[in-house]
Amino acid sequence: MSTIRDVAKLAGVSTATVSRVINSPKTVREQTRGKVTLAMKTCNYKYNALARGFVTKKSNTIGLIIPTINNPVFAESTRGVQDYANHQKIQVILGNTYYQYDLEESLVETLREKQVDGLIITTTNPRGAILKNLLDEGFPFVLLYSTVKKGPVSAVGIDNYQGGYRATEHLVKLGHDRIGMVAGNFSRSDRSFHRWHGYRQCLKNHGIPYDKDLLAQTDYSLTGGRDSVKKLLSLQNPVTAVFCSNDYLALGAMKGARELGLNLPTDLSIVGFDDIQIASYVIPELTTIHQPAYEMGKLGAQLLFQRIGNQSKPEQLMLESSLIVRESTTKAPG
Amino acid sequence: MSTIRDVAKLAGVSTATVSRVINSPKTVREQTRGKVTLAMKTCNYKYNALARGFVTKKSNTIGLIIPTINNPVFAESTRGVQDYANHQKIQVILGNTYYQYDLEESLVETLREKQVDGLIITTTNPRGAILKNLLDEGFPFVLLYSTVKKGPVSAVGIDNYQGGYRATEHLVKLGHDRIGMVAGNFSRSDRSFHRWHGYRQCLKNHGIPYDKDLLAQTDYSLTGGRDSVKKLLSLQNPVTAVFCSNDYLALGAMKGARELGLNLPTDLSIVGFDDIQIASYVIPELTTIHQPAYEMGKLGAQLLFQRIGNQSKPEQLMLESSLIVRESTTKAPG
DNA sequence: TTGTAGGCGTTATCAG
DNA sequence: CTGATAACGCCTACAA
Repeated sequence: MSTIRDVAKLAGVSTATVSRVINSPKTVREQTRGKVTLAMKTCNYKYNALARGFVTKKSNTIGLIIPTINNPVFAESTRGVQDYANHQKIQVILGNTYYQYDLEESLVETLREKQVDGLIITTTNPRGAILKNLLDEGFPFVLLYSTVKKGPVSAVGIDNYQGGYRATEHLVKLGHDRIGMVAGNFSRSDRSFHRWHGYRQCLKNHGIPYDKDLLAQTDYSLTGGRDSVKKLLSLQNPVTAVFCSNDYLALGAMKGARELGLNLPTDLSIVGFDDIQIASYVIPELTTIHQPAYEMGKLGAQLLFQRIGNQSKPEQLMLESSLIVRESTTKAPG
Repeated sequence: MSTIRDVAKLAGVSTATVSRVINSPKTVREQTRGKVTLAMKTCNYKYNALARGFVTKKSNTIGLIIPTINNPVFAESTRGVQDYANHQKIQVILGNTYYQYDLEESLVETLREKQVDGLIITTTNPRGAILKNLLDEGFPFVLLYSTVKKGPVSAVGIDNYQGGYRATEHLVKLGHDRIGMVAGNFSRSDRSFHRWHGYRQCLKNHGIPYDKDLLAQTDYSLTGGRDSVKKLLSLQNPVTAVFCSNDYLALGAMKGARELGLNLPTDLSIVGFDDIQIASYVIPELTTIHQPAYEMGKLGAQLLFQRIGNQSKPEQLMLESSLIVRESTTKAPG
């Protein structure tokens, strides 16, 4: 593999000049540039970005840490950061935590060793030591799908409380009063927790007593959604509606309800969260809270680059979410 | 940021020794090791993997190039390679081609500049110059979702022809003879092309004349599937069944059919390809060709590492696919 | 506009 | 078992 030095020798110039035609071509005379370019061709020179990163202390690489790429909502935001990053000639290393704190921790460490210029994290715990360390050491990062609204960390997210509230309110207005919630484990996602708060407060505001048996916490999977809804449906006084803390769970819930022989939405109203693409492609089409995932990824990347570049102040971007009413919810029976 | 040198000074040893405790701890006396470990702690030493890669000429990073992370089947295989790679302390940089050859080309170049140790590619064109160059230069790579069955390149895939054949055969046996195909553009995926071949041959073997109007090529999207099926359904002599070259398209087709007021599966049988997770969560549950995506990713990574390590011969792994009959297909009407 | 030379953090080769 | 020291490929003052 030929280096800048081989090229320099072949072109009869110094390595500095070769470096210049690579990094700031206009600063070298056209004729010289021609010689160099030719020399690069003839010795099949391949630029070594690793070596560059080593000296400039910028790897032009960022790390993206998400729960799991299997959930389409994360695929979408991932695409957002990728598109934005690649556009600036930055590459992204992807890692899944599977909602596990220790995996998140080791990922952060490995990526930092790899000298990523910054990190975009959908964290399992906004108050954990991982983020605190990052902050203390002044390492650039931004939180995605964040619930934090202020403080010293950059973040982009939506108002999960509000989302949960709106989802529940929609159900209440439809006349439901046995409204369950299928939630991803609070200990592994505070988004889910905030959504539950919204759910609970909405119930309260409408004079519906909170029944803790109507909350099913589960892991973030299709099967989790399916099994949980079955639990809520086999109570002595079963639910007539459920709010699922994400669409993925909601899809599972649909299946669970069907397996119990229910008709959707007449026997059970379901509202999800995220508005993943297929939400409008299932039957019945899923009523859900829309979250601008692609945009979020893009903005997250943008925010990160700002922080990496100049020392812009940390800021929290709260994007708009909205209720999308489709077919999976209907009036309460009776 | 403290370096190996700071640690060495603090511990009163040479940099070589520090390097040793990092890379082969057992080769240094326990007492010395203790001193060094302590010193690392007190000066908050952070290992620089970039510098290491620079000298060892191994970045411990691989590139993974896929069409788009939005399609769940690619998310699944991506997870397969990630899991396998991370387990060996290798990171993966992800890039989307969006089925565009030129994007694939620039991705390959960028990733090589970044000194990835190898590449896993779901290519837009197995006969293009990109792969040829890689091959000529002896750069390690393996093809995923590959259609190539022999030759000098490592690859893992399934028999797409067979898959297409089986999907179609299932429909034929159900009594259908107006069987359409909604296919991803052949020019951007030869997998789709091979599946079409299977479809066509199956028709032929069963004495059903091939009608080119029943083939709709489209882009790989939900809307593409939806619009294409509408086209096939509004022919003077419309189809009673469609084979979609992937589940994503099939989901779109389901929606398209419904928008035309059809009942599924009675009015239209649909079979997909991939068996993405949600295929069994939609209504009607999708009949499809199962493809072991996670496994494929895992094996691809394994194959790549073998090639990077010792100079093992290139090999092609052909995995089993199978027809999964669910609810979206039924007997031909009449 | 171009060249010289030092250095980035780590590993590897040789001695000791 | 440990220490010196020369790379690795590139960038960047500083000089010319």
